[in-house]
Amino acid sequence: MTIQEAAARSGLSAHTLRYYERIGLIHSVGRNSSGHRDYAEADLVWLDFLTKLRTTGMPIADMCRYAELRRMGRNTSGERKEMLELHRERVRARIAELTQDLKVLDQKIDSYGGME
Amino acid sequence: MTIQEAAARSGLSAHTLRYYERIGLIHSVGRNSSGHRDYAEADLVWLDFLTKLRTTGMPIADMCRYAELRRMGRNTSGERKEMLELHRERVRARIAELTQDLKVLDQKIDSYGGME
DNA sequence: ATTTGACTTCGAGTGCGCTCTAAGGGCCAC
DNA sequence: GTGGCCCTTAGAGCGCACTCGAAGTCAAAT
Repeated sequence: MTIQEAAARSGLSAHTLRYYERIGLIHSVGRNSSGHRDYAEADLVWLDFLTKLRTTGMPIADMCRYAELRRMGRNTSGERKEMLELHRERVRARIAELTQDLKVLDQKIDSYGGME
Repeated sequence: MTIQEAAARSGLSAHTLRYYERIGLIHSVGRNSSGHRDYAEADLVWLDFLTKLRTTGMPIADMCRYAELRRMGRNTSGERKEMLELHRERVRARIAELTQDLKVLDQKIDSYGGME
């Protein structure tokens, strides 16, 4: 799969895909005979997961650490799980915060009274 | 109230308070006899609301627009309400997205199996 | 054969939201 | 009156996560 196809399917730009590879988030994407990137299905699955981490607010540096552990193999799964558990707590806290703020927003909107 | 007190009470830094004033987010903070800022209770209430908008992800530019409308008086309340309603939808969407992503995270963590 | 266009690397540039610095002023304690 | 500290303004600098540009390669289309 070309970088453009991978971009379309992952929702990231080709620029971002190259950037992610450069910083070590994506490891060893295949190259075809002319040196162009050739993405596999497994790369797409990994990209989807990375995207979930990003949209939930994990910093790139942490994602790099996670990617590094993943490359190091099976015996790092404990640490990886810990990272995800910690991140999950942050996401839960963020949802809680947003939910609280939403209430304030509702009140503020109500205070503007009924006007169409 | 001095800028340091206002910073402590609002949770923003003195630097950020000056910055917010410079870009028009906070209008006409009082000055004492030596030219130092002298915050009023009303400023704190406004800062708290601004902070809610920020933590819920409203861009600074939009906050400036809201602040501008507020300065323009009562007849802009319709537009202000619209802005908040639009923002509320974005916050709701964000909560929904995070909630979905949280499920994926839960599954991923489960897939690591029981390891303490 | 040459033009077109997408690809490559890698360093530089961008936008956002602060955050800090420089240069100077005012007030209080000693 | 002088040292220390906090304040002022205006502008520069920073960290993050991209995003773009330059220079060059390669393959298919005309």
